[in-house]
Amino acid sequence: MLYSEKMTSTDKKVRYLPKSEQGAYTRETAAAGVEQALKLLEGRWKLVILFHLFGGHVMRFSDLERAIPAVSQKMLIQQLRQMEKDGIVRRIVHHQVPPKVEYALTDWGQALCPALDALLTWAADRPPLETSAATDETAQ
Amino acid sequence: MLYSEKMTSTDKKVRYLPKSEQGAYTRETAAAGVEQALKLLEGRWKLVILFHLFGGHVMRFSDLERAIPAVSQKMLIQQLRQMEKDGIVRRIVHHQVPPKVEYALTDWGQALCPALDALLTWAADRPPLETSAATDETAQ
DNA sequence: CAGCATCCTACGGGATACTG
DNA sequence: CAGTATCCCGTAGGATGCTG
Repeated sequence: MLYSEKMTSTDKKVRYLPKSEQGAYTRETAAAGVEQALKLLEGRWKLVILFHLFGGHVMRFSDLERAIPAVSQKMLIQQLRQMEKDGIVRRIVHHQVPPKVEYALTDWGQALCPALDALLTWAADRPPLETSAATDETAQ
Repeated sequence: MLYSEKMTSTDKKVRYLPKSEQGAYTRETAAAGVEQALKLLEGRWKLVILFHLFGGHVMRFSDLERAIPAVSQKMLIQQLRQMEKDGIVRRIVHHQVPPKVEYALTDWGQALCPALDALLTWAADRPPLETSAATDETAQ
């Protein structure tokens, strides 16, 4: 379980732990934590970029542009920079006369892979979703 | 690895599999799959609701309203209904003279817990993020 | 109690043009 | 090559009021 399940109707915040004291979350802190994590991934192109960088691939700006034709320069740079300041992506500048900038994942960014895999697996396990039958307890 | 890593510069879509044929993803389908999954979780209140329902808790509308004071009725109902049609939440209507509607997670919804846990763990492992030093390969 | 309807605003993100 | 700068628009989501 993610958070302490020991709660009765006297449901105050049982043991709020400041942060990074992993092992104990309340509903609120757990939700907030996941929200924080998701915010880092929100953005139309973040995931696409991420999946192009997974596996230690190092790509320069123009490589990414070519790999993701639908993205605009503005968006590409914007999302890359955000992920950089979030510590997910590493930006490597080579000072040359035709500029050369490469992007790669940080170790932490690379560590996202299994987490995303869990989501992917969850999504794949989706049942056919029945066409609005039952779920009506009238007969009880 | 999430997707087949066997790609050379001849990087066409190596084996695009229609769906739910888990075990083989390209960068594109993997990214799209995760995007799909994340779309189900996007929404200012989805996670908060989710974490209140985790653990098999069954709550009626007014319970959720009280548990999440900051949410408006409109938003609460909207996100609940979306999660319902997405197959994450189960809506249980009791036909009574003061109406009574309860919400609970589906099995699939409950199965989200470990995936979100993975994200939470990842987020908790975030390194201090150094104040913009290095990462400049000028000296090479 | 458990909603639906309407109005309104902030902002993510697309298109386009320019630059060190 | 690797960006920055403007303009513009769709939509998520807040506030408020009404109803079976």
